[in-house]
Amino acid sequence: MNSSPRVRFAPSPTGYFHVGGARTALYNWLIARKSGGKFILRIEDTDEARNGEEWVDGIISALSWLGIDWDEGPYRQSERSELYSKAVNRLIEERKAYWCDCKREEIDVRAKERGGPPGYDGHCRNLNKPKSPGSALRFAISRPGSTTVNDVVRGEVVFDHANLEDFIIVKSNGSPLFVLANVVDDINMKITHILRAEEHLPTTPKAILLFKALGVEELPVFAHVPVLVNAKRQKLSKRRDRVAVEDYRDLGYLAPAMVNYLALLGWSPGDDREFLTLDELIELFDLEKVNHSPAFFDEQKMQHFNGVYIRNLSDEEFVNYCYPFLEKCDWWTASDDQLYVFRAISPLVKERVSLLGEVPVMVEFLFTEDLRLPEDLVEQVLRKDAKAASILADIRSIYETIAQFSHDELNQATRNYCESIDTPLRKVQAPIRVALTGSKVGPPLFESIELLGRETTLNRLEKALQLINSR
RNA sequence: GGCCCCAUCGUCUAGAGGCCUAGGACACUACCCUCUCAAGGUAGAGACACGGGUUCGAAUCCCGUUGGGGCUGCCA
Repeated sequence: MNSSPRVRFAPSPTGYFHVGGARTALYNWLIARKSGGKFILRIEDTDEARNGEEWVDGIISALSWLGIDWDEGPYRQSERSELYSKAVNRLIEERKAYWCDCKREEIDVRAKERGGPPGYDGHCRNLNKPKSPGSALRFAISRPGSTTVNDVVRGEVVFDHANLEDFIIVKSNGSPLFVLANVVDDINMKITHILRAEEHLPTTPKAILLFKALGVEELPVFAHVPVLVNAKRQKLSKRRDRVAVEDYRDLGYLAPAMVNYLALLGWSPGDDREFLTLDELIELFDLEKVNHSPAFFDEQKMQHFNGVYIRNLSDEEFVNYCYPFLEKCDWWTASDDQLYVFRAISPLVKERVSLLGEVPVMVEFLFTEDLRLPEDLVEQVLRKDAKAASILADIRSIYETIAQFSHDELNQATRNYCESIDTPLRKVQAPIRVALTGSKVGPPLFESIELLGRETTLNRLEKALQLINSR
């Protein structure tokens, strides 16, 4: 490997930034950081019709959120057209490219007539046609011949030129096609390692031919990493799969958890370790150890990773990460009182969520004025259980008179009560929990009751009793 | 169709000819712990796609088959 590699991530702003792109960016970034090289961000926006400025913002904010920073850029191909025309002029002068005004239909008809593979037949190659309004520039591929791609992860891949058509490098509207812009920029930016998704492998011989035609003697190192696939094992696409990085952020994933998980799709440190810090990733990542086969993007496993990362947060960090999610709730006022209560319950919540987005629903009962009990739970836990009414009534009078409204005392008093009626606590807690929190699951009960306070607790018990009797 | 890539539990993977009775993780099942739910602990089920070679010996090397994927655009 070159002593100071220059790598680039070159997304096109044509849709949400998805996790596959994030992983490619990450791998590039890891190589740069590992070797003291440079990571360059380049926006490939040569196709005006499909670009959107909002997608550029999305790419930038997603990369920033993930902690993938760049040393140069973002460059934009749309601002570098002089570079491309210079290269184009050179290719034309050296007769390595020619103008072609064949229409797609004509090409298809000719292909059909001659049988065999579809594609352009080189019709205009020796016709010396001048540039005209409808013409596009094609690259003249040497024939016969073959081009070998020397790929770090794939090995040597040979492409026979017989299977390569004279491809277009400049559209009839004058803008360059991505292969051309790509190669010109890679030369100009002195890119040493081209690491991209496997889907680009078939166009690599074209790129190599262009590198050579433009006078490059030492080609960059190529590495094509396997694509990420959906459950049907198709390449992840922003159109059919909902996999935008920002969606995961909004769901409550922690960036380091996502980065950690992404790094492991297609690569492993070679042992059983799975939880790796960024520094460890930088140290251990090795292109030679990248897998060859596509990896399924498994949200379930990523969520598990996220849970582990959340539990590893300090209580204070956890609270801070939760605020944006609380602020989306209409019951959240961020009053001193609410802040106090949330801080108090948060360590118990931290152990119970795997997404930050799960936090509000778990604590809502502590903050809403009038708690609504779901009808099915009222039926199932309160009415169907013959003992529920008496338990709630008894507990209400116990809690009314308890000296210290602390979780220890509540716990003790409740346990004493359980003993007196010869019923296990696990049975007794169910109706209390539903009456007080509106849910069968949640943070530990007595801590919750303490934070609810005596008044609210007694009121809710009373309300639940009325509900039972009101049938 | 043509070209190219790929192939270990359902999933992500370890595996560089003997360390493999194929290891770990997610998910799943059971049990333990337990005030619910999580977390944690223990156990369990679960894979080398198939067929030929090469070799004393193959998950590992070669060939073929099958299967999957990608590309085949005046998209990137």
